[in-house]
Amino acid sequence: MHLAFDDTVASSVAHIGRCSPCLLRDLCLPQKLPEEVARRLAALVRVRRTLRRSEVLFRPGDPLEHLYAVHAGTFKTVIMHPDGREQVADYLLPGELLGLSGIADGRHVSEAVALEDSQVCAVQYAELETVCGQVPILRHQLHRLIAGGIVREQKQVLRLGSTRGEARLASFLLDVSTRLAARGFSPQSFFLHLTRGEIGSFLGLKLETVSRMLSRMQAQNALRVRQREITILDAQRLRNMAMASI
Amino acid sequence: MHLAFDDTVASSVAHIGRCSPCLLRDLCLPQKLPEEVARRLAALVRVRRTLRRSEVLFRPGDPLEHLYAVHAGTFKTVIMHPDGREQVADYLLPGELLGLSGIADGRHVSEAVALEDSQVCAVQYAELETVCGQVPILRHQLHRLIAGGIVREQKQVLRLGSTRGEARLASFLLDVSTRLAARGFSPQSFFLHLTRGEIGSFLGLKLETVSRMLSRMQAQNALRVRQREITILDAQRLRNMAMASI
DNA sequence: CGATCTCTTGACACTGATCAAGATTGGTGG
DNA sequence: CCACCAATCTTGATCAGTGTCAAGAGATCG
Repeated sequence: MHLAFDDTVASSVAHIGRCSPCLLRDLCLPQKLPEEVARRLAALVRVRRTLRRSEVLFRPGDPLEHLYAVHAGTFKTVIMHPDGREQVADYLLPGELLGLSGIADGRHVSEAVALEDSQVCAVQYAELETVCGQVPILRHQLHRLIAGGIVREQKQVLRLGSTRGEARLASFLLDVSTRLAARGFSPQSFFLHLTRGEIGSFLGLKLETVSRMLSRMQAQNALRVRQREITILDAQRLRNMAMASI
Repeated sequence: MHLAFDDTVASSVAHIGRCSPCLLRDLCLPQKLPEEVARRLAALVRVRRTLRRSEVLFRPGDPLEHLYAVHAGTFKTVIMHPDGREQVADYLLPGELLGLSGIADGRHVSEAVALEDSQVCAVQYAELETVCGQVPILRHQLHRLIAGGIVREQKQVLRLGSTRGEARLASFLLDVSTRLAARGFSPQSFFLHLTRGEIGSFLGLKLETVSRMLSRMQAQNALRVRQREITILDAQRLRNMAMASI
């Protein structure tokens, strides 16, 4: 079963600007590598795939064939509890990686869904592992990338460990803002392509609570909320909310 | 700065029984490997270190020199919020791994503390990375180990995503029970070497709430609680509690 | 055998879930 | 282009679950 990929393979030069904030850049971008390795690497990456809103990139149980970097758009990942309930486990922005957890046993464990029309860069994992065997620097980078996934999850564990719901929501908004800034987008004003229910699932809250909290933050002039567009008006106030341990 | 390690290096044969449920076993135990690789590998692992209760194995900021497997005893890891609050991030049983998240940028991000007198097996990470470059199977195993850390954290994210505190606690108790069983210990009766406050920190609850919930579960004959010794009397009932989304 | 840390339990306050009713938005077909 | 339908969001009233504060009972360790 082969998925449809865009047949255009981006040229090395054309996308450096856009790729430079990407977490795959240390694997993708030209480095001083042996000629042959560089060619194999180039063949591995830069394969694009386009997805429509709500289209699924991979599902639990799918064999791990590729790792993905979000090139444009946004994704959520969803994990299922043993009893069947679903939970939003992550919210991915351009430049961030999808599929790392599937390395653990060769099969994806979550479902990845595009939240808007999006593009991903795909890397064949088995091949990547082989090439990395030959190039110590790449090997090291790959380990860093995978371990970065642990750190990312740990941040969410930390966030969810706050007993106060408002702290979790404020922390999440600030996190998205920071990550957008790191990718060259505006940290002030952005779209959260998640429904209130999905935000709640991600943060251990009910959708009504998320809605109320956003309304309240707006009433306090910490945010401006228009549908799914968030404008951060008072980041310091949000930081205080994120800290409040009561 | 060199830490004190036990000078005894376990013989290959003596510990296979004890090592076989360990997550490092695929790196440690004899496989059909080239003679020289096997020797280098043997030199890497099986270095033991003994820690007293409340002794610190590594702290945030420490350079990553070793990965560790808990050989005996238990550990907690603690992460600090940006504002200085501390949170218990993990609870480690024999056979489980410590330090993986430090691979991401070469420095540990959490603090690892022995909760009782304990022993760890240490593996020099830089050397391990080198050896793995030469042996595809080991390389693959290492990737699986690191990615396993993502899956482990994801489970905790899932647990913390339950809005109901009782569900989080029940799920945690069942998880510890299952992991103990996988390591050859009794899943029925075990010591939780965490204070009520640490359990609460780990699960996003206050210590009084943890105490009350344990008392209530005992009153319902789902558990027997004696100080820190937990006996699971009705696992099915706990599973129901873990599911109840309310 | 104090001194200290940890745990349990009670009373009360407050956060967030639940249930319910509308309002708003977005998409689709006439 | 408009009308309608479905999905999403907002807001209110109420209640259950947890946090907070406080007091005292156990445990543990020099």
